[in-house]
Formats: sequence, structure tokens, C-alpha cells
Amino acid sequence: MATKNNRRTQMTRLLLKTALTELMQQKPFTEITIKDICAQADLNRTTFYLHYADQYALLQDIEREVQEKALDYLKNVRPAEEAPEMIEDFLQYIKSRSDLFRILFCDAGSEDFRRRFIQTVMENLRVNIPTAADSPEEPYVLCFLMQGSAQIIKEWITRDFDLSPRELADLIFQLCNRVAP
Amino acid sequence: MATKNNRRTQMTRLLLKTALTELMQQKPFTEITIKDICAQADLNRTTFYLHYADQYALLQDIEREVQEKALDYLKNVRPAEEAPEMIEDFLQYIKSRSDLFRILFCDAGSEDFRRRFIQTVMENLRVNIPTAADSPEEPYVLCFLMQGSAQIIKEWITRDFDLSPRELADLIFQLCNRVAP
DNA sequence: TATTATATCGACACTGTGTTGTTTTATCAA
DNA sequence: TTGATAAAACAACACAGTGTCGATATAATA
Repeated sequence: MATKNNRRTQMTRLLLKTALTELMQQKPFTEITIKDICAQADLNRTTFYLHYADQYALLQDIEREVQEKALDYLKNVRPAEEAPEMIEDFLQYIKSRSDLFRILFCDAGSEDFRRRFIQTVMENLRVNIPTAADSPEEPYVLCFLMQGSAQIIKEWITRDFDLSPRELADLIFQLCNRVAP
Repeated sequence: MATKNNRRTQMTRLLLKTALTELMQQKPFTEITIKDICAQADLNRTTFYLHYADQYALLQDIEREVQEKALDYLKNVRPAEEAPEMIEDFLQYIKSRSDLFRILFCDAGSEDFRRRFIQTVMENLRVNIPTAADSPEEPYVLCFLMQGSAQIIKEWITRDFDLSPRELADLIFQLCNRVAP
């Protein structure tokens, strides 16, 4: 008997993911219909519903995949003083997958993904953030840093990587240290 | 003869704006249809099209109105050393219109409005930002500050104003000065 | 090769959209 | 107050996308 999750299924899902990313390079996600995706993937519309509930579920699947791969990059723990190097490696990865990040990170409506992404990165990096101090201002300083850093990376992608990963890593590290010494 | 832009038109537009803001307190903007808005406003759907092309145009109209009023608050120019006081007044205004800002500033999809809003505020405040220095890092520092500050205000609204406008104004001012001395 | 999961196909009712022509209502000015 | 006119309501239309269904064809695996 045939097993589930076979080659055919994997292929179909890959086709759907590819189709959506291709379309997102042409127009905003909110304007993309299921019909569009199926036409792009050359699949029957009924087939789409066998795998995903709607466009949002498909997008989430893409996002989950990218985030997992990005986190692999941060899992090899290093001493705290190597934080700039870790940020650098991480930025290098983003640059290498610029096609995807340009969509997931910079498009309108990408806010949630960006927030979750940076949140996870921050947790993994554990740079010198005053998590111990529990002043009433502390959560504000934290989200100032998080969103500021996210915006820098977004700007970097938009500007088509006009700084080297090393330069940007140093800048982010410096700014975070200035804010939370 | 009857003139254009009469009382009736103004009333209809007000009804539509009110209906949309009411609906946005119940569900995300992306799920709100023109049909919904007209039902909420108790207006015929055809009437909607006499005033706006779609939901987005209506939302933009609301946003424009709020932004205009907020900017009135910043137009009375004061010396640079009074920047914290100006920020404080501004935050006070946001708090007084929390119903609107909770929607326009904090909802998913509110990214564009938040960005434009903070951009305008920054231009009006002209706090100590190194606009003169044209190092390659300068635009990055600027958007770090802008998005970080925006996030702080968003967090403040979400946390239901757990700091006083004065405390938050001081915090924002301090953070900006630490980053761009 | 037989079995079974997966994809295709055609069709269906349903919802929201945008527009049109007509009628009714409200507003303003004489 | 009333007549002219702008604005709103109403009914109807074609159209596009959605979600689901049963039946059929295709492919992957054991």
C-alpha cells in the first residue's frame, strides 16, 4: 500500500510554495487569490484545498521553513564576546536568501513575521540586554531595541545590501550596547 | 440650487467612518467588506461608491484626519530644550484618542500608517538627530530610532498607558540621545 | 502488478464586487 | 414656501473568487 506524505505530496506542496513566492514578487500578498496560486503552479484548485486551508496557511508554511533554517544558524552557541560574529553570520544567511527575505521581511503585511523572527533571534543571541533589571521601563527598552534592529535589517535589504554583513553587525551591536549598557 | 459638499454628504461620510472604526474594534481590517461597512452604517452599498473607491480609501481618509489633528499639536514651535515637553503633549493627545490609535497604530496592517506618522512627527520635532553627518551608517541610525520609538508608543498603548505621558516622553528622549549623541 | 493515496475534472451554491438606470428624499436658494 | 438639484435608495445585472462534492484518472509503493 502507498504511504502518506509520499513524493507526490511533497512535490505538490513545493510547487504551491514556489508559486506563491513567485507571485509575491509581482504583487502584494493581499491581492493574491487561491486561483492565482493554482494557475501559477499549474495545479487544480481542488488540489490546493487538500493541503492548505487558504493563502495564509500556505504563507505560514513558507515562513516556518525559513525561520527554522535561520535558527539553525544561531544554535551553535559561542561565548558572549563573539556576538558580533554571530550577528554577522546570521546577516550573511539573510543575504544569501535575499529573494525570500525581501518578500517575508520587507513587504507590507510582513510585520508579524518580522516581529516573531527578531524575537526568536534576540532570545537566541542573548546579547547584553538588561533582562535582570525589572524597572517599569525595561520592557520598553527591549521593544525599542527589537523593533529598531528589525528595521535596520529591513532597511539593509531594501537598500540592496549597501553595507557588508560585518559592518552592519558591528553597527547593530554598537547601537544595542549604547541603549542598554 | 443646492451646493456640493452639503450637510448630507458630510453626514454620510461621518457615518461610514464611524462604521469602519466600530467594525475594526471587532475584527481585523482585512476581513471587513464594503457590505459590512454599509450594514453597520445603515446605508445602501451604492452610496458607499459615491464617496470612496474601496475600504482602503475610507481607512486612508480616517488616517489623514487623525494625522492632521495630531500635527496641529506639534506646530507651535518651541525651543529645542523643550523637546521632552513637546513629546509629552503629543503622547497626551494620543492617550486622549486611545480608541482611534489603538486601531490605527496597533492593529496588524497598521505598519504604513505608523511609519508615516512617526516620520512626520520626527520631522516636526527635529530632535538631536545627526542629519548633518552623512556617514554610510546615518540612514540606519535614523530608522533604528524611528521604528524603535514607534514601537515604544505602540507598546504603551497596548499596555494601556501604564506609564505617564511624562515618564514615557523622558524615556524616548533619553534613548534617542543615547543612540545619536 | 494490485492497491491505495493523490490529483484531476466538472459542477454546484454562495458571497462580495462594481456598475447602471430609475425613483425617492433632503437641501439650499430664490 | 417652493422649485431646482444634489444625494441617497432601490432593484437588477454580470462577474470573480470561494469552498465543497462525487466521480474519474494517475502515480507511487509494497
